[in-house]
Amino acid sequence: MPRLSAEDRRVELIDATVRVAVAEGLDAATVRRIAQEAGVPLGTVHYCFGSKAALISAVADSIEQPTIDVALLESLPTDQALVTAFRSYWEQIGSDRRRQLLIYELLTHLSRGDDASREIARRLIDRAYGAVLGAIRAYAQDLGRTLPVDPTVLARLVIAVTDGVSLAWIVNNDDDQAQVVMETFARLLAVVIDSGAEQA
Amino acid sequence: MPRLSAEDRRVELIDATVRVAVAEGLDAATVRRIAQEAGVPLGTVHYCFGSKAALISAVADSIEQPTIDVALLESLPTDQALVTAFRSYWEQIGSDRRRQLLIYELLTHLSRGDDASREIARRLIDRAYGAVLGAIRAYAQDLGRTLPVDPTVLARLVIAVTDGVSLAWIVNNDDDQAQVVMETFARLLAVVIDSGAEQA
DNA sequence: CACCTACTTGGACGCCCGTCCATGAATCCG
DNA sequence: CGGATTCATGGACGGGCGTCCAAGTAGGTG
Repeated sequence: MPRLSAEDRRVELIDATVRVAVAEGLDAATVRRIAQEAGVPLGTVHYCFGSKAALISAVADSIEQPTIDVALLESLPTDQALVTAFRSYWEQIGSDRRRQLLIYELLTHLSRGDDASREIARRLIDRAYGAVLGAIRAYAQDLGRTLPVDPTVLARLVIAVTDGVSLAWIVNNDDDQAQVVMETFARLLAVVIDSGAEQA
Repeated sequence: MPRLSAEDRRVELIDATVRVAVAEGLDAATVRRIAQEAGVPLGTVHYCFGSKAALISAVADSIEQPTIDVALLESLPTDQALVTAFRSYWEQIGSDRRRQLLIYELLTHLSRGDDASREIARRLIDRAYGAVLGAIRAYAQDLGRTLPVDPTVLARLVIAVTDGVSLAWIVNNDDDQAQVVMETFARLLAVVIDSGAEQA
C-alpha cells in the first residue's frame, strides 16, 4: 500500500517469492500467491517485473551462497581443518532443507528455459564455485605449498560433493548420514594432501 | 485404440510420460499432453492410474539406474580401475542430459509431496545406492582385502559425487569438465585405497 | 445367445494460471 | 501551480489444468 520505488518494490516481491517458494515449492509460487504474500495487488508484480519469468530469474540471482572463512583453519592438522571447513559449510547449507530444495527447483526450472535462463542457472552454481575456489586458494597459501590437485578441479569436486550430499539429504532427511559422508570426503582429501606433501 | 489390458496400457502411458517429460520438462507433462503422446483419449489416463500423482509416482519407480560391471576391472591398477568404473558409469548417465534433468525434476517434485511421494523419491536414490554399494563390495572382494573406508559411506559418497557432477553438467553442459572432476575423484580414491593397503 | 465385466471415449465442470489494461492517485519538477 | 511521470489497483480475458462421468463397445463366460 505505501508508495515505493519500483526498485524497492522489486526487493519486497523477491523476498515474498522466496518465502512462498521455500515453504510451498516453486510451483506454488504463482503470481497471485506472491502478490498476496507481499501484500500488494496482482498488477503490481507485472508492473515491477514485466513477466513472471523475469521475477523468477531475479529470485535466482538473489540466492546467496555460503561463505567459507579460512582463518579459522590455521594451525589445525589437515584432516581436522578440512572436517571443520565442511562442517561450517554444512551449518549454512543444512539449516533449511526447504531452502536447499528451492535451489534445486530453480536450477532444474531454469535449465529447461531459454539461453538467458540457463545462463542464470550457471551463475547460481558459479557463485558457489567461486566461494569454494577462493577458500581453497587461501588455504593452500596458508599451507605454504601447492596442492597435489588442480584447485579449479578440486573446487568443482567439492561443489559436486556438497550438492550431491544435499540432494540425498533433501530426499531422505538424514542429517547424520550427510555429516558422515562429508566428513569422510574431508578425510579422504586430507590423506591425499598430506601424502602429496610427503612426496614433495 | 486397440483394446489392451489396463496393465499394458499403464506401461504405454509411463513410456509416453517419460518421452514428454524428458523432451519438454516435467511441467509440460500434463495429462492431455501425455494422452496425446500415447495416442489415447484423455479419460484413459485416469482410468488406468486414478490420478496424475499416481502416474508420476509410477514413472519415478520405472526409472532405471546404471549398472556397474566389476568384472571389467580385475587385474587393473587401482587408479585405472576406478577411473574406468566412473567412465562406464558416466557413459550411461551422461548420454542424455535431459533424462538426467528429469530425474532431478522428479526428485524435487516428489520431495514436496506427501509421505508416500517422498518414499518414492527415496527409493529412486536408493536404487542407485544399491547398485554402487554392490559394485564396491564386489570390487573389495576381488581386491582380497577390506577397504580403508566403510563401503556404505563410500557408496553414499560416490552417489553424491556423480549426482553433483551431473547437476553441474546439466547446467553448464560441459562434458569435459564433468569427466575431469570424476576422474580426479577416482584418482583421489585410488590414492587412499593404495595407501590403506600399505598400512595394512 | 445373453450377460457381465473390463476397457474406451470425449465432452463438461470448476478452478487457477499469466497477462493485460483502463483508471486513479501520488510525487516530482520546471 | 500545473503538467508529466511514476506507481497503484483490481477486474477481465483467454487458455490450460486435473478430474469426473455417462454412454458406448469389445471379450470372455454361463
